[in-house]
Formats: sequence, C-alpha cells, structure tokens
Amino acid sequence: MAGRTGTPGASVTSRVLAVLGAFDATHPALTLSDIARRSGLPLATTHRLVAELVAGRALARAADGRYTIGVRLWEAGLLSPLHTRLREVALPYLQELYTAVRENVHLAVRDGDEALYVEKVTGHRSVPTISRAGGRLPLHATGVGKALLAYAPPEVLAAHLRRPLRRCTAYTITEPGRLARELATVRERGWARTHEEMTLGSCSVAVPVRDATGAVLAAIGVVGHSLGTTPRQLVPALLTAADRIAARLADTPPVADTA
Amino acid sequence: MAGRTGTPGASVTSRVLAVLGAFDATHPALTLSDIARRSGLPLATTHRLVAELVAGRALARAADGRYTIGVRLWEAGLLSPLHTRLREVALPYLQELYTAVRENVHLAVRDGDEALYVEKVTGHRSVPTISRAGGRLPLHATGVGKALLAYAPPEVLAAHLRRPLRRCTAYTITEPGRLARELATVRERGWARTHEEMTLGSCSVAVPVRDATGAVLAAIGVVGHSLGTTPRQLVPALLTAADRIAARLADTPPVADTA
DNA sequence: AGCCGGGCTTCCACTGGGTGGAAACCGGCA
DNA sequence: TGCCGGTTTCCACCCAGTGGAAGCCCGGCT
Repeated sequence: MAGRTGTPGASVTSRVLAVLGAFDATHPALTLSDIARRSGLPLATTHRLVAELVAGRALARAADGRYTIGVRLWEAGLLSPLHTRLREVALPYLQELYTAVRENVHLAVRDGDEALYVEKVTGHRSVPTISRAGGRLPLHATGVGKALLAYAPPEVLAAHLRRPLRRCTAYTITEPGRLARELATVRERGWARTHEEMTLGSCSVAVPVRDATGAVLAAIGVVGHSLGTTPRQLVPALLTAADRIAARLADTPPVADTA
Repeated sequence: MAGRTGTPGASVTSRVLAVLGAFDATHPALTLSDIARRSGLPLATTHRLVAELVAGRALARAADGRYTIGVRLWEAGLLSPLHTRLREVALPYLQELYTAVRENVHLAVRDGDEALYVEKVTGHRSVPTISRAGGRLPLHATGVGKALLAYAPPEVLAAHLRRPLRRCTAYTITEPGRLARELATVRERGWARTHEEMTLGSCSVAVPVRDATGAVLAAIGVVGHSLGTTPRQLVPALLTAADRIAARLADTPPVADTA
C-alpha cells in the first residue's frame, strides 16, 4: 500500500488475508474492533478493508452488527480440491463405513503439524466428538493424526518430535521417544489407534490413504466409545475402504474441469 | 491502488476478489493466464496477486502448474453461517428425510435471482442431479427455487418476472404470467413442484423454511425420477421437516460463538 | 535442429490509491 | 446527564502497487 504505513512491507493482499485469518472455529462472528485486534491492523484500515469485503460479499454483516464469512468465500471454499476431489471421492466409502460400524468416521489430511479434518460422517447413535469438518486437532493425540504422522516425510516427523507434545488427557502420549516407537508400530502393522488420548471415554482406529504413487495423502479413522467394539475388529473394514478410496483417487484426474 | 492504473477506481481488495471470482464450479483449476483473462486484470498484476495469495495459502498450485482454491479459503468458507448455522441445524432432518424417501434431498437459499444450494443429501439409489452444495440453479425451473421465489419480497419477484426466463427443457415455464400464477398457487397450498422443468426425467417437490418471525429464509425439496412416488405424497414429510428445522433455527442463536 | 507460439516470470519508472491518527458519532448503561 | 466502547468519517502524506515490455521456458510442429 502507500501512505504512512506503520508496518512497511505488509501488502494490501496480506492485510486482507489477515482480516480473513481473524475468523476461526471459536470466533465465527466478530465485531470490527475484534477483527482489528486479532489481525493486528489499525482500526481505520480494518474498517476500510472490511467494508470492501462486505461489498464484494466475501464477508457479511449479521443483524447484531458483527461480521461473518460471506457467501462468496463459502462458495469459493467448496471449489478447493480438498472438497471437490478428496472429499467427493471418499464420501460414499465413508458413509458405507458409517452404516457398517455406526461410529464417527473421519477423513483427515496433514496440514503442517496438525490433522485437518476434511469430512466427518456421524449420526445420533455415535459418541459426540470435538472434531468437525474444517477443524484441526493435534497429530499425536488422534487416530488419523498418528496414521498421518507415521507416514510423514522424516524431516516433518523429526521436527514434530522436537516440539513439545501438548497433553490433552491423562493418557496423551507426551514423551517423544514413546511416540516415535508407537509410530514405528503403526508403520509395521499398517494402522494406528488411540485410547482416550484426545478425549476421555473415546478411542479410535485409523489407516492411511495412499495416492497412485503410494504416498500417504490422507487418513481415515473411526472414533467410538471406549467400551464399544474391540477397535482391532474395525481394521479390516477401514483397510478395505482406504484401498477403494485410493483406487478411485488413482483414476480421478487431479482436477476434473470442463475446459 | 497506485501507479499507472488502467482502470482507476479499482482497489487492490476488489482485484483480489476478482481473482477469487475467476474460479467457479466449471473452472476449479486455472492457469495464471486464465485467471488474468477471467478477472480482467493485466497478467503482471495477476501474477503478483496470485503469488501473494499462494504464499498466504488462500490459493494453491497444483502439480500441473494450475492454481486452485487453497486450504485457508476452504477453512474460512466452512465458518460461514450458511454452513455453521443453517446447514448444521438442518442436516439431521435432511438425512431423516432422505432415509424416508430415498431420493435426493436439497436445502437451498435465494441469493439474488438464483437458488443457491446449501446442502444435498443423496446416495447410490437416487437419480443423479446436476445440483451440488455450493451450486446455483435458476429459481423458476427448480422446486426449491419456486418455493423461494413464491415467498420472496414483491420487488424481487417483480424484477425476476421482468427478466427473461431461461428455458432449460421443453417443459420449463418461460412465460412470466404463467409463472406468476403458479407462484400464487404455491403460496396458497404451501408447497411447490416441478415436472421435468430443469432436467428431463426429474420432478420435484419443495416447501419453504421460515425463521422465528415467519420470514422464508430457505427451502427444502426432494428431487426424484418422474416415474417414482407421486410427488404429492412427499409433501407431509417435507412440511414436518421444514417445521422442525424452523423450530430448531428459532432457538439457535444467529451465531454461536465462544467469546 | 530450428522455429514458433503460448504461458510464465522479472524488471522498473511512474503516480494515485492506501494509510492511520484523530475527531466526531452513536447507543447502551449507571 | 456523563461515561465508555465501538463505529464511522476525514484528510494530508507518500510509498506500495502498477502494467507494458522484454526475456525465459517448454512443448509441438516442420
């Protein structure tokens, strides 16, 4: 931008992204001042940017005056390959899995050092979980997270083990050595599990989903009540689903477009 | 912005939105030149903006060099009240409806002069339809569209009848007078229907969903094969679902946040 | 091999759109 | 009535944004 910039080097584009970044799962509706605070921008600047974004319907203003993500961004987001390709291909198999086990079924990818949940299939009869599509959870405390971390590039894994492992429950693995050993086991047997490591009362099983070249690009998992079916019994169904998803992904072009 | 602008008056923010607007359902992956053409921006400008958006992960670059919507925008989109409120509240009832009728179930809102599909519940056993979550279809040729248009503000309705009604099939209603009469019928009996007006071989039934004040803010509908159950028989189930969604919406705060 | 065309990337002189502190405004509350 | 937090408007300053042009890369055709 130009003018009396307080932080030279910050482009208008980066400021627009900072405004969008002010919104997250726990803050889906913000006042103008909130946005300014959370994005670190001066109030006047925020005001102008937000007004333009509202005009372009990227943001919307709720009845109470607070701002939310607008229709345009919602539409744009649904065009992401995460949604149109990975989710679209996997969904039928996830639903099939759900009707077979009647427990929460998850599809997640690794994004940086977190598990990013792409889809969640659930119903009244399942244990409520804190995961949701678009949500993020730690890699070391979730089933899909362990499956993703176990097959992550060595440098990513090493970097993750160097960072402190946040404790979520009394059962969370916070010792790097123990996590490394567990991930080795995951690679050996081909599936991961958790016992109340993220949420007390819930345990999970997960397997990796590979692309045509064999690289792990996602994971699918089942989360249920600790006292339910022996987790191990769910593995075959998961492996079958993962295989089918991988096969369908292999013969689905990266981006199916009409052009 | 500044410099030798070709189109004075266009702000950087509006250009960023133009870049995002270049993506749509039929163009989910674009080359740099495509984006420049479709957004009407000079190539060099597009190049710079896109690079910044990729750095901020609002866009992503596919293996073939084309650009797609990035993870950040996908995450942001899921925070829209359309998703977190309307869809979240309605989904269980839509699924219930689906298991009862085993035909495509839709949830849509009116956005300008189009029906914007917020959610679609389907399965193998349903007729394939061209609708999809995040997609747009004409108001006058779809079940949910007619339900939305019938209860739209008079000025919106009048404006819509003044515009030419695009013909989609031989059965599409393209005569304003006939559409107006049909919408009057919809208001009288409380539900809308279509007979192969959007797609040959498909017909639909839809009802409005009201908010606490009685204003119509969405519509739900069922689309099935022309030869299936008599559409009329589906009306009671739809009305029940719409009522329940309305009730749940009424006691769900506009934006549930943790703040 | 050599040519060609389309797409991508980089460069840089010019300038008007962006900036943000400050002041006014608004509405709820004590 | 006065206070307070959030919102909106104003405007003098000036540097970030602009985009034509030139060069690069790659793949297809001759």
